[in-house]
Amino acid sequence: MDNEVIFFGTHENKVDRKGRVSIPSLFRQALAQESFQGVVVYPALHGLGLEGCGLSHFQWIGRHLDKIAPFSRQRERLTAQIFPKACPLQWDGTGRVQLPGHLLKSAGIEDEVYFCGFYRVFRVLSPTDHESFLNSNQVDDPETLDSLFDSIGGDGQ
Amino acid sequence: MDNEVIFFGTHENKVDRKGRVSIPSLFRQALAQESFQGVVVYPALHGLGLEGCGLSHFQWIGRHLDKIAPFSRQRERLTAQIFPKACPLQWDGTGRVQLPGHLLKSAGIEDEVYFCGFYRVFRVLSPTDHESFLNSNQVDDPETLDSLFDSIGGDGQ
DNA sequence: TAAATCTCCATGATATCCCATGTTCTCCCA
DNA sequence: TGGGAGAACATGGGATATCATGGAGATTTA
Repeated sequence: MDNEVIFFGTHENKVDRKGRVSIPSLFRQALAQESFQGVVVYPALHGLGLEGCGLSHFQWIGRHLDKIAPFSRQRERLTAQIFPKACPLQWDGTGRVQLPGHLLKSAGIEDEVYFCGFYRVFRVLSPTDHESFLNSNQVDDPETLDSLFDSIGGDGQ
Repeated sequence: MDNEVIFFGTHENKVDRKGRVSIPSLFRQALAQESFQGVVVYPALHGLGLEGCGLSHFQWIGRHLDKIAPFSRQRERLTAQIFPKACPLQWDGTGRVQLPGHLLKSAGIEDEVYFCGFYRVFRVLSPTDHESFLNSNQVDDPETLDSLFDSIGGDGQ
């Protein structure tokens, strides 16, 4: 699939006094073919900061919820984790969105953010969270790394 | 398969003041039929320097990630190893890309690099890393070499 | 009416494009 | 087999476009 949405790289951007922040150009390019020209942002499910993605991937997350029994407690709790705090944010002519105050606050973001590409989603992190993120995911031990990759397995391509 | 992407050989190129470097012509030829006319580069998962490949091979890596439960910690760690530091780099009319500063730095590359074909991927190494790379993979002992090749097995071809 | 939001424009930094140059490699013919 | 013409390639520098960002003014909302 050529037009697959993948988020690459780490991008450091500023949040101005009005709460505006540029979505990295590379991320906007990845989402260029989406019908909704914007991102959906919500508190990261586990881990630090915020998470974001295109609308279609957010809908894909929703379809995972659809697999859970409709009136179960589990479904309610999962739904409550994501949807009440999620915001669809359409970018303006210069590629900026305005992050809502409650998201800025919950992620401890002030005037600087890191956008981290994370395959089908991206993370939005304050400088301090970004640093702990790097540390917590750093795998220095070759054996641990191997076992991580072994868990994927090969299929001969 | 004729249009299989395989990277051959070792190519020594210069990095100019702007961080630009020519992708070896042979590598570009290998990727000629890809829809994305460029490479994806990221720190080598184990070993020295950087690793690169075409977009479709990178997507193939992604599809392995897709097999892991979507919100699991394991998937998060694997994703964190690759994507925040990966860059899709489209080459220009003369076949050059601009290597981002953080990749140059993490690989200790200054003004000279070695591109090493490595089957479906390639390595990008500083001169010193290239030398240790050669040494560390050198197998002088015939028995070790034999057992390496024995591990491949045959398919009757 | 005040506050918040949105649109538009200006600016500096950065990355990209375009053309020029020297070198190497390939091809062709003697 | 050797030499010369031409093409392909790697590389340098200047011009141009893009991007992130700040601020002014218009519009909307409470």
